[in-house]
Amino acid sequence: MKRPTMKDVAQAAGVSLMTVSRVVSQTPGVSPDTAAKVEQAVRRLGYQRNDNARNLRQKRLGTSAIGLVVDDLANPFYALMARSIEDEAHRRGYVVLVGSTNDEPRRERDVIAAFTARQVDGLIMVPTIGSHGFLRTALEAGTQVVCVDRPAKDLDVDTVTVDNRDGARRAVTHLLGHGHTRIAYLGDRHNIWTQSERYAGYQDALAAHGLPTDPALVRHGLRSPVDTRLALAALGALPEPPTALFSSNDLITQGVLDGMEDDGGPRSTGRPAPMAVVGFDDLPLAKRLDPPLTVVSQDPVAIGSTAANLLFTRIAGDRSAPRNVVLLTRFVERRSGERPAPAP
Amino acid sequence: MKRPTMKDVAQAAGVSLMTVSRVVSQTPGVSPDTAAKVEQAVRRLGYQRNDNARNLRQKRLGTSAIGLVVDDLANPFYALMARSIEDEAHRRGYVVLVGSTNDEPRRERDVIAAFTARQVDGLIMVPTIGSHGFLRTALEAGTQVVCVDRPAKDLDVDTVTVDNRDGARRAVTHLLGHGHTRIAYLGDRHNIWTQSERYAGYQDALAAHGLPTDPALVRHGLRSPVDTRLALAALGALPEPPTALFSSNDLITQGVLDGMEDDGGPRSTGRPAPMAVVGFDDLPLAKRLDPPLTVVSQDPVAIGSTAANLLFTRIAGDRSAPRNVVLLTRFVERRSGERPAPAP
DNA sequence: ATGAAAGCGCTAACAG
DNA sequence: CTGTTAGCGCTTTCAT
Repeated sequence: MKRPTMKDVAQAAGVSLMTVSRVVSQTPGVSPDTAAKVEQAVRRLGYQRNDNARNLRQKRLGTSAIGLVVDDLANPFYALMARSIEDEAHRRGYVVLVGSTNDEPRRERDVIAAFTARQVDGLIMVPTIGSHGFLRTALEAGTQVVCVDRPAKDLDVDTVTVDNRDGARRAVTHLLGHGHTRIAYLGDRHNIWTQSERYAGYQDALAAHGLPTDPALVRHGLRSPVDTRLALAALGALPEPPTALFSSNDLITQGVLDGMEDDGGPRSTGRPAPMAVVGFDDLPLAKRLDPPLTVVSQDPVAIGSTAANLLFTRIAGDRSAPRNVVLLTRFVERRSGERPAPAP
Repeated sequence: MKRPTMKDVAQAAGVSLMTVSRVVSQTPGVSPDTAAKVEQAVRRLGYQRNDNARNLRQKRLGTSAIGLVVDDLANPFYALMARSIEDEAHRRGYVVLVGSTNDEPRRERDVIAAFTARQVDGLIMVPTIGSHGFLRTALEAGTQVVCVDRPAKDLDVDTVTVDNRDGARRAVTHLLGHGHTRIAYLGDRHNIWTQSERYAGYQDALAAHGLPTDPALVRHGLRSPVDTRLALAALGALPEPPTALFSSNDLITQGVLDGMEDDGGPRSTGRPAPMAVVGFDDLPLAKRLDPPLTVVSQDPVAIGSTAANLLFTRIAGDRSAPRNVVLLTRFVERRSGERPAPAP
């Protein structure tokens, strides 16, 4: 009923505990005969080594566990990233502990504390806006850390991000190229790094065309589809409504699409949407929409594997200066950005 | 540079190691004065308790870790489920180890072995088609197990599934109700439990309308969008092609939508799809398609939290007979299933 | 090739 | 209230 230990196996096989240890951990120096005896006892008792106890004693190899801390594991972007990290970890014989912060610094701290208390060898994290001073101890103790998706302001560690600003700039430039001059910006909280970067890209593009940023056309802090629909309605009620729109993440894009449907009244399905739109982040059925949705897309799998590789290099002993890897976005031109600006 | 231990803290605070243990683990029976001294030393050294060592000694409370083993963490369905399980775990102070099996029994075994070797208190798993005898040992040792999404044939444990058969039946009945008699079935490998259940539901519906199952209209084993497009093309080339189609999972539905676009030639965007279709699993933008996609939807969040609750009840000591929870699907009627059957 | 002893970091069970 | 002794399950080190 109880979990057998090496002692039990030793007794069953008529050898010393140490011999069992050698066999179970594949250490050379055991005669084939005794090894066979031990292996049989192992099978008979259904013995499995307790790796926690093992790691306690033998800290040379660490715990072969890493922690992954993301905003929200249910977000397809992070889910893809997580899978790719998990694959890399699995290949190397590591397990991964996973936790969502929900963008709450408090929860982030709890999750990370729970992970480091279990002696993870490394941490891949999507940092919240909070402070990360509490990580200094872990860092000094040798826990390797890599930030993904956004940098942690107060943490000098390897970081993997994409060029959000450039991506947004290209998106808005595309809209500009189709004659739009009143382009709305719909974004999540501005204090999220990716969002402020994308907003900067939006402004870059306007400025490059000699256009000012009209505060009436920019809406930050959209956290849900509902927020977005409200913002959209407000935009539509403006004396001079925008003719195009840049949406700063997938959730907002969803809200935009839903909101536009409302404008059409009953049976508006299939009617052209009233504005040109380009969104940050691709959506699974984007190309099947009417019109097909033009987006700036990131590659979460590449981001994840890059981060994992950095982390495992660190775990393997690399102590060089922190690296900052910036991946590029891909501009996927479909048709939703091509709707021409109406004549003035 | 090294990680401080209780011994270090004890020395720094001028007390015994045991006193530190009491303070750190909030055990009553320490004078406020000494507690303060200890706490200060803890802060000064940046001490954090090693929970692995702790769990080794104090096994009364287990390790407060559970394992989650899914097919593919990147699949939005499992990602949502994982998040919901993680939330339940977090609420209770548990961490979660996560692993994808990729539907390979070999990898499933590896992942589970790695988890049990680390003494997880419980396991929530989406079982592969493989055998699960290797779990017997863990079960006897007291590891609690809950199956999700599909049952493990050779494992008598709590299981949470949805009524796949009923869901499929309703979907196909809907198609039948619109006059279709040649309804195709597109599914993944038939030996996956959910798939055979859905196929059974498809047959149920046909039988209830006195219709035979035409083998030419059923395609199993579709593992990718490419497979699906091929199957779709073959179906279209039939002497008597189907007029409607039931797709047995979200991936296949994607392939179907893409495949239909091809049929239309260049610039077919927005053209009505040639067949009525209903799919199992909802898709994020399903309602924005033209026509909006009718689906059978499951609630991964509910599935996850149900499984988590079962697991934690077991971990808390419940030893009653294994439960089998079957959740219902929701039929989301939009328009893609309403395309009428053409006159003969 | 095998085993005995010590100890990883912590807590249970007793002392004082 | 505080400290001492043992020992969780395993590996290291050193004998034999």
